[in-house]
Amino acid sequence: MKRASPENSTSKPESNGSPTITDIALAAGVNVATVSRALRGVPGKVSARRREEIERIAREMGYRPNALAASLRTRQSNLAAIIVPDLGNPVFGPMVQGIERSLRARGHLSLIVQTPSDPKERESLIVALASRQVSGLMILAAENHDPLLHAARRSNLPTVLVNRGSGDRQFAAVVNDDRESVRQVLEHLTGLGHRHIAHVAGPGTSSTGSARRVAFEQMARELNLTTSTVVESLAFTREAGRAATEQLMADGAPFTAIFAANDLLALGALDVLRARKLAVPAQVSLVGHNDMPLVDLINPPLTTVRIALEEMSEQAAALFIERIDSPDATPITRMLLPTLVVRESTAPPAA
DNA sequence: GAGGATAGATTCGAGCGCAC
DNA sequence: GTGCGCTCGAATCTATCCTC
Repeated sequence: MKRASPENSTSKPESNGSPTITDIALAAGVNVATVSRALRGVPGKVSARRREEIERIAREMGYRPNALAASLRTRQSNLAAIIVPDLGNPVFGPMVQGIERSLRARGHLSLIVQTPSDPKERESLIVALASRQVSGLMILAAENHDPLLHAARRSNLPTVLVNRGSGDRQFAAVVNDDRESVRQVLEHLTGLGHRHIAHVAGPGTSSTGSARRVAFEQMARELNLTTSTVVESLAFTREAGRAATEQLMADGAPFTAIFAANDLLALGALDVLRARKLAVPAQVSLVGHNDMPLVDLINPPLTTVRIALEEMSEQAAALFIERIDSPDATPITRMLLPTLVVRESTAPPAA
């Protein structure tokens, strides 16, 4: 059997200074395949003595495995792409942290990218991620009919939607039970005595925006809240919350409480109420959704619906691994129960 | 059982032949 | 000598097939 000779090690061109398994193979006088097996601990293929020798040489040479090169053969990068719609939105920080931590515990590193606003760029983003051999996609808060989803489907990459589903059940997803959110909010507000409740809805292009709106309208009917009103915002942002609340005021519908579809919309509503000298909660009660960081520190601290972020992150990571292991399995949606966090922005309506 | 040979994906740069 | 187009090797590690 032919052996590599250590004296040939000087003939190999220098790469970037880091030793490769070829360098170790030359130093140990064995084939690169033997080094690979020894360092990966493949059982029954390398003698214990040979393995120890190779490990010693690798240690002495300061060898670091090249994961990119390894992914060429295995077609597995163990790199998950987490696609976030808005890195500036405080609600996504803890979510990404949790997912990254859960994935790392399962042997995957994360690549975090922001969703481009241009639909064409969204498609090319997925193509670029696929060409970098990412092992799958975690898409946070995708929109209905989002080009990201079409591109993800075409890429055949294992994909998990987080916080919002696709509606058509073609993707695995972990979502909040929005109907339960609305039920808890309306139970709280009607319990305080409110009968005139306005809903600042999220954009209809998002599954959460439309789901919370539909649930609000249906439950308002069931509770006989005949004067309830809905105004739709254009985005889940503070600015959109301001605009929607101004619209609400302009419409002239009576209300003693506002339920905003997320906390940023609630902050926008609070801006408008303050500008119009309407006291919260003395004249208008205000409820948000998501319990994003710092809403407990605003004045007044915001009553809001807390989504089960930690569990959502953990379940999303687990689903992601399931999709990689069983790409042909039927995609499932896991729905998590929210909790209403009552703070100081809600009170009984003024007499 | 232990270990060698090789293909695989992709890009860059070196080397070569040719024309002008 | 310069520019262009083309070919080929090197770089990375591992799964698979093959040999001893």
